[in-house]
Amino acid sequence: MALSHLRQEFILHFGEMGSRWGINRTVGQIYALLYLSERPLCADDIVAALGVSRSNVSMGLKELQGWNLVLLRHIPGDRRDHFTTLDDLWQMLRTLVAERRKREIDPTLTKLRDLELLADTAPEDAVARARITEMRELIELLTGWHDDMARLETERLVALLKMGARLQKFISGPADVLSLGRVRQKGDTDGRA
Amino acid sequence: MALSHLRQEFILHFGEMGSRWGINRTVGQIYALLYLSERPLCADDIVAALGVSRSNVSMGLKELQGWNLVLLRHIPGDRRDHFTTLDDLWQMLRTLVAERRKREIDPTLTKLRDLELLADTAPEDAVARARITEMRELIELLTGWHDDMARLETERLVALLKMGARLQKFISGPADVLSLGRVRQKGDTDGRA
DNA sequence: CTGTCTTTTCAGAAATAACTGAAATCACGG
DNA sequence: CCGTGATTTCAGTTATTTCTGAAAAGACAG
Repeated sequence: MALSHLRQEFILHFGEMGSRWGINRTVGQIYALLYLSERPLCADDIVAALGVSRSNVSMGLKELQGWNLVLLRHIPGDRRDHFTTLDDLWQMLRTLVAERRKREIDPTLTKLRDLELLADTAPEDAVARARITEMRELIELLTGWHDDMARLETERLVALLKMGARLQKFISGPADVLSLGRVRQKGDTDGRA
Repeated sequence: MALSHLRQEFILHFGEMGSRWGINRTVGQIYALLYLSERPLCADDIVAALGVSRSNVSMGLKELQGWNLVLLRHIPGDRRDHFTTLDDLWQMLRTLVAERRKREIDPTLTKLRDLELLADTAPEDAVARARITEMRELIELLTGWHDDMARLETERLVALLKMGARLQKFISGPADVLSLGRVRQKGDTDGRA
């Protein structure tokens, strides 16, 4: 199967970036191929397009399904499994963030909490322990924020993101409308955009 | 150098997570060690604490400096280089996000833009091209938002994050104060302010 | 059940990344 | 300069990950 220049380039790029994104080349390429494809593809289509082994495609698809980034589709009258990416890019982003959080952040949060509960902390570890607490609190703030954002409808989320820094006006304006735990300190200026 | 149980566990965890975070075990461990340390450490301190080779430590430190996550410090009267992590965790987070963006996102944004400019796109690629545009627009929205956030003082940023989803009240109340509403769809042009 | 088509598993090969020790380079006091 | 100690480089080794082909397992029509 001959890929157009456009598709070829896109797919190769995803393959190369794969290692930086924590997935392997084939997985990146499979995702890219499916993303650009107008119809669901079966494993053999992917083999033909990418020139990798059938078993490699099988494993790659399994991994992508594990990430919930690729869906299994059945085509009537065809026994083979077919695959597509999520059609909604925002949904894809949500999934990606949720999965990365699950793999890259949550285990550390758990570990930090465990370490804080450790009974046998020596006095020499007081500072270390405080730093662990500090890190846990930072991560909790971020994951809590993410939980909030994940709950929003896409439309609202987009609006918030587009607002960007302008939102800060609502938390530090003359009326300080919500009076929520803001900590003003020395050197704090009204850094309006 | 004997590490306390607390430090040992923390360091080993960072080593194990390293691969998920796109850094190798030693780099993760060096960062963890420095993060918990109350004073700057020299390379030999790190060798003693982690039990890896001197050259490995040298390469790890170089990488961490490349990420701007570790600083070189000079101790008066000591010829050896000493190292610390950034003392401000928020600064660390900013650096981390900025560096990951530079490595994991910006190259793709550039590539997507290039592909959109490609002159020889065949009609059969119309849909593929539209999907590329869609992805570019999503990434631009996110990086634009990040640019905004990165500009804020930490205090304001924290306040915004703590607000979380409650902020949406400002953009979708009865009056729809800012009239930013519609969801993005295929074929949509960017339209960021 | 049997035969055919499809997918998965898995042991070993190939490719990549991480790590080491030795040698080279660098920095600086004398 | 020279000598000493610190750091970096790098070729070779080890460890890890990715990929493949062959075999096993699964699914379904007849």
